[in-house]
Amino acid sequence: MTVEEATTAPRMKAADRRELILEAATAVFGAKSYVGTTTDEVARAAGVSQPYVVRLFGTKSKLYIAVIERAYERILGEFTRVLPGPPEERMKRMGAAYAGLLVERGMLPVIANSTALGGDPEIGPVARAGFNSIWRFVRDEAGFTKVETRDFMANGMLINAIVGLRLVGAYGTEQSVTEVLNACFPDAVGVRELMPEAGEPW
Amino acid sequence: MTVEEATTAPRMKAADRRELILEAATAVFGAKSYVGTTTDEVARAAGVSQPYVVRLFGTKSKLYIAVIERAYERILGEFTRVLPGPPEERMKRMGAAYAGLLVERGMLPVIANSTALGGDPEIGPVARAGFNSIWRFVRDEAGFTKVETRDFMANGMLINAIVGLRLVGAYGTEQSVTEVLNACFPDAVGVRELMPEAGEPW
DNA sequence: TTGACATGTTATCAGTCGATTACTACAGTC
DNA sequence: GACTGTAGTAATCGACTGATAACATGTCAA
Repeated sequence: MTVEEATTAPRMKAADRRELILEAATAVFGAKSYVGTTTDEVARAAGVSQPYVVRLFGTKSKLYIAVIERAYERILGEFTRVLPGPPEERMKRMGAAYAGLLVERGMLPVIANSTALGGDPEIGPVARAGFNSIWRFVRDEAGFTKVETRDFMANGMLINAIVGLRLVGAYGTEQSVTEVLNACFPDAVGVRELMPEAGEPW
Repeated sequence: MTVEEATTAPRMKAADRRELILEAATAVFGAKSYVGTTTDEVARAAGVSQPYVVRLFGTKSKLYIAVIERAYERILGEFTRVLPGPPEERMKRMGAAYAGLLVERGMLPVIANSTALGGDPEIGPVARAGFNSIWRFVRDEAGFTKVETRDFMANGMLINAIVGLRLVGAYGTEQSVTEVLNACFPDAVGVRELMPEAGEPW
């Protein structure tokens, strides 16, 4: 288990426990995808029993939906935070804000994985809604042009792929990875250290 | 089952059966992701028994690896095919070639899903190798600049996300989907009809 | 034609996972 | 200081899944 493991579960308000579980679930779902993650792994990562996770969220899919919604809200929050300031650097700030979410374990991988679940009758609508909320924000709130919006979103998807592929953990050890990274993060220096390792986190 | 189902399995050369299973597996894996797909579903889609699928490929992960490798080879093949011609339209041709692979069921979804499996010790290296092979081709064979290469790959990832989210099947039924599509496929008309439906394919 | 290998199936198992049930213990309050 | 609702666990179950074993049938060279 790569995700940190809580030791015990002393009494706590249900709302706080919910948030704690959501954070743990984000890390685990992000590392192992939706189907690949068991409710028991989430429970152990959060330091509670497996049945309690199920009882708090109803079903595994409802838990995952809560995780997705929280992740998209988090991204929108970051974008909103860096919105003020010189418009000509706005895209750069927002891109940095997105890449900065790499420090929050599972956040970007969860987003990335959610874009593959459109076919699920329960999760699909939520994933689409999240993606659309980002698109709309970039378009309307940030005021990007059509092409800028598309390119911004496209680069976000590329970052997702790089994270998901663990291209950074393999930095220097596999061919042409260097090129990929230099092309995508020409000036963002500290980003590489924030990425998950290639070996274990599965 | 959304994927077409063969009726029986008359005698066939193992190599041909392998290819037939790979094609069926691409469709199923593409629709339901790696972990979400059972070897039995692949078997039924290919019209053979589940144990035979396992025996032909050894394990489920080896089958999936074969599917990924085949998919990346297919993409490289298409890119190679459209390479000759006026260089100034090269990127457009390659983009169209990529989008054209939408007709081959599961091909693009499999690629998209593979970019989330970098953490798997078996599949990760194969997924990275495939991604790198595309990157290298675009960079070296097609002769794109660094920025062009990144943008081309990024747009590919965006297409993957759009397909994975079933944004096209939801065309007109959910908010802002129209914007997304118009921004991404300004002139590619027939593409929308080629995309999987939003409802069932899960 | 016969034997030997290749193609394929049926039956089955051991492990896993989400969910349910029944139970325990703590905290506030009247 | 009992009463009541909330927080949490242990035990367990039915369904599923990848893999194995044993068996059946077709094909082809000598």
